[in-house]
Amino acid sequence: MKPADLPSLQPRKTPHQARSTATVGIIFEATIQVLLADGPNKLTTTRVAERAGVSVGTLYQYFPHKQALLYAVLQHHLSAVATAVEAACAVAHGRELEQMAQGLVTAFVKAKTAHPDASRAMYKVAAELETQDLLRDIGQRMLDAVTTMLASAPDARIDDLPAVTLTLMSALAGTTRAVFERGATPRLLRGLRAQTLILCCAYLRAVALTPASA
Amino acid sequence: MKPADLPSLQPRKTPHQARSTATVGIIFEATIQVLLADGPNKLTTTRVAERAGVSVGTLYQYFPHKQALLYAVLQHHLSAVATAVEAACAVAHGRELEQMAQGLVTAFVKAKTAHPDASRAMYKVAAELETQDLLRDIGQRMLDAVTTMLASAPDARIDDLPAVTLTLMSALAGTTRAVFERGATPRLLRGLRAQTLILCCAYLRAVALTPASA
DNA sequence: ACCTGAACACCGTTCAAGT
DNA sequence: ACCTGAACACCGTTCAAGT
Repeated sequence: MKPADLPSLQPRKTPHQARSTATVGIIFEATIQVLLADGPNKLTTTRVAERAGVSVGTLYQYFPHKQALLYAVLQHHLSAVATAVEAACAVAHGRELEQMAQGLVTAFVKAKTAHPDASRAMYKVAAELETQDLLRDIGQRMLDAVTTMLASAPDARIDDLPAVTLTLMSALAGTTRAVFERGATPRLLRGLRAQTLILCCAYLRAVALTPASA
Repeated sequence: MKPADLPSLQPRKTPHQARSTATVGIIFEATIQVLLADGPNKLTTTRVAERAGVSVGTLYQYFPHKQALLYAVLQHHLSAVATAVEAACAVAHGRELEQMAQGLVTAFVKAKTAHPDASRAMYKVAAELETQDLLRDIGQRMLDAVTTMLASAPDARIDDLPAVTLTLMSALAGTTRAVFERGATPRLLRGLRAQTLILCCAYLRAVALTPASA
């Protein structure tokens, strides 16, 4: 009956000198390349180290285990998306519902499609058990931003805002994921933007109570 | 420059005698249990064989590699969901749009939540590279059923039906996934059914052109 | 400070030997 | 027909030794 071990997913040490800063960057880049070239099943710490041109030992100096490495890559990618969503929410703050949906969908799709190959690779990594907290945390950042934005709409009041926001964002994530899993062709991407915008607008209109003008 | 090897994901042999039929069932069950108890990272062919009470060799007699084992488990689960959706689509055939959305959402959510623990485990397995074809095939079964159903609605004509169906189903999948990734609490599940129904209805109404009554 | 790479424990998979 | 389990190649991770 041993206690559940929770090994840290944080990088083992923060690089302080120029040489080591470069090293983590190189390892990072090599990880993405191996992920794209060989797939997640064949991603090996040895292989990443090889591609990065360092020894395995060096890799383990910065990342305590393979999970931590993948975690770091995933974090970088997700954080970029969350930041984009936060920015879009700030821009659309106080505007009308329609414009919020437009800004949100555009920003989300754009951020996800900025590096399509890397994005696709991320979906493979994201299912690992240990990334659950990360997904929740970054998801929460986006939910908070969207909730704040929606609350500021002058043309609508929304009941049960948390449930609505969760539904909105997970529907958005679902449609985007589906397109990536189908290869993210230009045709699919055009459809994604268009259909998702209709979806989000229609949903927000359906849950919005027009404000009592008393 | 070796050619990409595409090892079959099919079971290695079909059991023909009573004993071996029982064996695959036991292995199957053991896989789910190990998945739930230890998580996908610690899922080991040795561990599965141990739990099933057979030797590793026996396991490899039925499944050519670990992937094939996970593939079979995933296939079983997804196929059940697809069958439920197909049935719901058949029932709602020719009815009004609103009732279609209702039947679809209810059937999908019910099928996914029938075995919540197993469902959650499936999300971990589903990201593996080799399951892409399976996901696409079973997804297509559902898309076909939904497309046929929507085409039969007397109260609406829908342009670009394939794009609409894909958006609808992937939004549905997205919201369901989000709830599972948050632990599928009763509260979340109630919200899922309610919000997703609103979402699907609103979307279908938005893309539906009322038929020319000429 | 940072890097190396041989060494160890463990996992996927096989196959000769059993019933 | 079906099952067993020791054996092999390979992967994650460590650590004593180097600069």
